This record gives sequence, C-alpha cells and structure tokens, in this order.
Amino acid sequence: MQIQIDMENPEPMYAQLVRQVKEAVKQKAIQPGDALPSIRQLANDLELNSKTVAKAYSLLERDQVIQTRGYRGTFVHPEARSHCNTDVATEIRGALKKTLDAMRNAGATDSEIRIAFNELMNQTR
Amino acid sequence: MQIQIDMENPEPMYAQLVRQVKEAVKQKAIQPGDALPSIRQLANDLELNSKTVAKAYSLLERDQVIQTRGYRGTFVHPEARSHCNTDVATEIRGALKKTLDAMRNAGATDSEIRIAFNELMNQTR
DNA sequence: ATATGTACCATGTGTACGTCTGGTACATAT
DNA sequence: ATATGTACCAGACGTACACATGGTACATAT
Repeated sequence: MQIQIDMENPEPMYAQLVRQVKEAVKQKAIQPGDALPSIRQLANDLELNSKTVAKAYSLLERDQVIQTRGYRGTFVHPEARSHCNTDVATEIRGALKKTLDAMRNAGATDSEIRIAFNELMNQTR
Repeated sequence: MQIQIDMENPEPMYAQLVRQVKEAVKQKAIQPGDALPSIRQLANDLELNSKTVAKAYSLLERDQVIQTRGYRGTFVHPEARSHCNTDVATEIRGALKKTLDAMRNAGATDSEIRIAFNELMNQTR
C-alpha cells in the first residue's frame, strides 16, 4: 500500500489521504480487517502533522471505510468495499442544489442567500 | 418622512435604508403613489454614495415596495402596503434550514456543507 | 513505561466575500 | 443642458473560514 502526499497539490492533504485510502480499498490493495498504521506512525512516515492524519481518519470512519478501536488500533471496515464509493458530502449536494435554485428563482440575491446560509450555520442550536 | 442612517450601526447602510422605507410605508408616513427622492438626491441628503442608495432602491423594487420609472423618478408601489412585510430572503430561510438540518443529520461536517455550498454558488450555471 | 484514539488549547496563512467607495458611460426624456 | 435609473470598471477594509501547524492532556489497555 503506497500513500503519496503532494504538498504542491491544491487538494488538501487530508483529502488526498482519504481519497487514496478509498482507492486502495477499491483496488484491494488493502483488505477488510487489515490493520492500518496508527495516526502518529502514519504522520511520521508521510511527514505530516498527526492532526492532519487524525482528520482524515475521522472522515474515513464516518464513511465506514475504517474502524477505530481505541488503543487496539485502526482497521479496514468489514463492509469497506461497499462504503468506499459513498461520500456523505456528495450524496447530499443534490438536495442543496435544488434548494439554492429555488431561492434564486424566487428572486433572492446571491448575497442574500449567502447571508442567510451563514446565519443558519452559525446557530449553535 | 425621516431617514436616519447610523454609520456606527453594524447593520449595513443600504439595509437601514430598506428597513426604514418599509417602516415608513407601514406607518403610512408615505402613501402608495408618492414620489421618492432620486438616488443622487437622497445620496446627497444622507451623505451616502449614490451606489449605496441605488442598491437599497433595487432591493425595494424587487420586493415591490417601490417602482422605478426611469427618468420619471421613483414612486411608492401601489401595492406597497401588502408587500412591505414580505422579505424575499426571509421567505426562503425555512427551506434552506430544512435542507441544512438534513445534511447535518446525514453526518456531513459543517466544513463539508460550507464547501459544497460555495461550490454550488460559484457555478456560473 | 508505552502506545492507542481523542479532545482541548492556540497560531499563522491564504482565500473569499460583504460593504462601501469612486469614476465613467449609456439611453431615456424633460 | 439637465436629470432620471442603470450598467460597467475598479479598489480598500474588515470579517470569516479552510487548512495546516504546534502543544498538552486524558482514559484506554498492553
């Protein structure tokens, strides 16, 4: 399993890491149940900050591509192959686009849409 | 009809102007059909840039509170009283909030939601 | 002691946007 | 000539955020 992080690439490092892990699962370079390097270990190997790797791992776990088991380490999720094609962010883009189109058709300014968006996002709720 | 613009107020000047015109219509300080000062005239009186007043007027016209008739000037819309309570931006907040809640419930990060939002907003379409 | 994932504190850099400003130009009609 | 609304060009300033970095601390279990 080869991971290459290009710091010149405009794609964020954590995103490169997420993408490459998913690709490795698809290409069966890593199998469900396989152990992954620890956050600190991988950060050291790739010469990244551990926080950057931790961010990628947390996203991979949310998408159920990996499983973290605390002190026992991190492993490829048993159902990783069926999950590595799903991206939560992409899944919902459709609904958001539909809403934004409706707002624009109603005559709302892009500026107003952005303001409304920011206000809703900043609510602690 | 009194218009007061407070430059120290965090509320944008154009927004103050829009709000105060709508309030004047509600309180019947100005009647449907009444002529409003021209953009340049009002900008001069309030010591604002004409672009700022023009922005407020364009929003007021979109909300059908005023009517601009080119060289003939600007007038209070005949149906202003029924329109001065409607705010396009507010009208649609509900749908947007619903969509955002759905995204969060699906596990999307606030960061991911913002990125998806910006990408959709920046599409020329 | 060592290692795991996780949580919190913080800083710096770059980008994007809102707001307001300024100038110029146009077609309209008086 | 004068005045109307409108459109385009541009810049400055402040704010908000994504990204990446740094450190410290915790409970967990070996």
